[in-house]
Amino acid sequence: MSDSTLIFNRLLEIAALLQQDLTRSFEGTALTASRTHLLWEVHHRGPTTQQVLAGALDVSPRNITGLVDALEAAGYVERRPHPHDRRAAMVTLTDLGAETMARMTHEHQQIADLLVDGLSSRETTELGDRLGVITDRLRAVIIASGSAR
Amino acid sequence: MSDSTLIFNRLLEIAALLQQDLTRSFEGTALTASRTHLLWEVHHRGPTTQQVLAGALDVSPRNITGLVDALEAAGYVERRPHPHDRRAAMVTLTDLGAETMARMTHEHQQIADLLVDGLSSRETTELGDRLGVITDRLRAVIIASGSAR
DNA sequence: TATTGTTATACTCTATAACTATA
DNA sequence: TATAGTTATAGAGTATAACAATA
Repeated sequence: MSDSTLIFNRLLEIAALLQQDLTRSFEGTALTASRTHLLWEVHHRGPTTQQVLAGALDVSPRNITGLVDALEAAGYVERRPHPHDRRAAMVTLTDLGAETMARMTHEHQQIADLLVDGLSSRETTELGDRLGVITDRLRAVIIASGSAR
Repeated sequence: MSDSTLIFNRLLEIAALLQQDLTRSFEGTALTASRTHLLWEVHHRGPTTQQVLAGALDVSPRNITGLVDALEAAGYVERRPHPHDRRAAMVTLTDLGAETMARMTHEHQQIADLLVDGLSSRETTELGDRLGVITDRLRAVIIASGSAR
C-alpha cells in the first residue's frame, strides 16, 4: 500500500471515528448530528429563516421543517414571527439551546486539545498547514466532479 | 481560535467533504455508503455470513438483511448456501460486484495520490505518523466514553 | 408571479422484538 | 437451548411534488 493510500485511509478512519463519537455523545438526548448542525448554524448566525438554514445545511426546505419541529418539541429552538415577512419564521435559540451550544463549544475545544496534545507548536502548525492543503484539494475535487455532471 | 481547534475543525471539514464526495459518486447507481461498506468487507473477506457482516459493520443483523437484499437485487452479490450450516447464507460477490470493487480500489488509490500529491516523501511519512497519533487518541476517547456508560 | 413553509409520499439506514428453521 | 436470518414495527434523515399563504 502506498504512503498516500495510508494517509487517506487514516483520514477515512478519523472521519468514521469522529462520526461514531458524535453519535454516541447524543445518546439519551433528543439531539442528533443533523439537529445539532442546525443548532450550530443558528448559534453562529442568530435568528435565521428556514430558507437560509436549508442553504446552510445544503438540504431541502422540507427537511428543515422536520429538524426544526424536533428541536422545537425538545425545547432547543422557537419559531418566532419574522418582523417584515409574514410567510417566514425566525428560528431562534431558547435558553436551553443557547446553554447547550455554549457547553458544546467548550467540549469541542477540549477534545481538540486532547487530540493534538503532545505535538510541539511548530509541529502543530505544520500539521494544520498540510491538512489545509488536503482540505483544499478535496474541495476542488468535489467541485470538479459536481460540474462534470 | 487555538491551533488545536483549527486542526480539529480541519479534520471535521475533511470528514464532511469525504462523505459528500462519496455520496455524490454513487448518484445514479444502486450503491450507497452503507451498501458499499458491506461490499468492501465481502471483497476483503471472501464469502461471508450475515452474522459476521453485522459484526464488521457494527450494525444489527436485521440491517444486514436489508443491505444484502438491495445489493442482491442490483446484482452485486448473491446469497449462496453455507456448506455446513443450512441456517446461514454466504454473501458472495458476483462478477459485477468484483469488477466494481476492483474499480473502486483503483479510484481509491488515485484520489489518495491526488490529495497527498506535492508533499515530499519525508513530509508524507510525518503526516501519516501524526495522523496515526490522532487516530489512536480518538479511538481511546471513544473507548473511554463507551465504558463510562 | 415568485417565495416561504407545510402536507403528502417515498426511500434509505438504523433499532428492537418476535418468529422460523436449523444446530 | 442457542444461533442465523427474517418479518413486523418504528424513528430519523433525506428527496420531490403539490399546495397555502404571503410578497
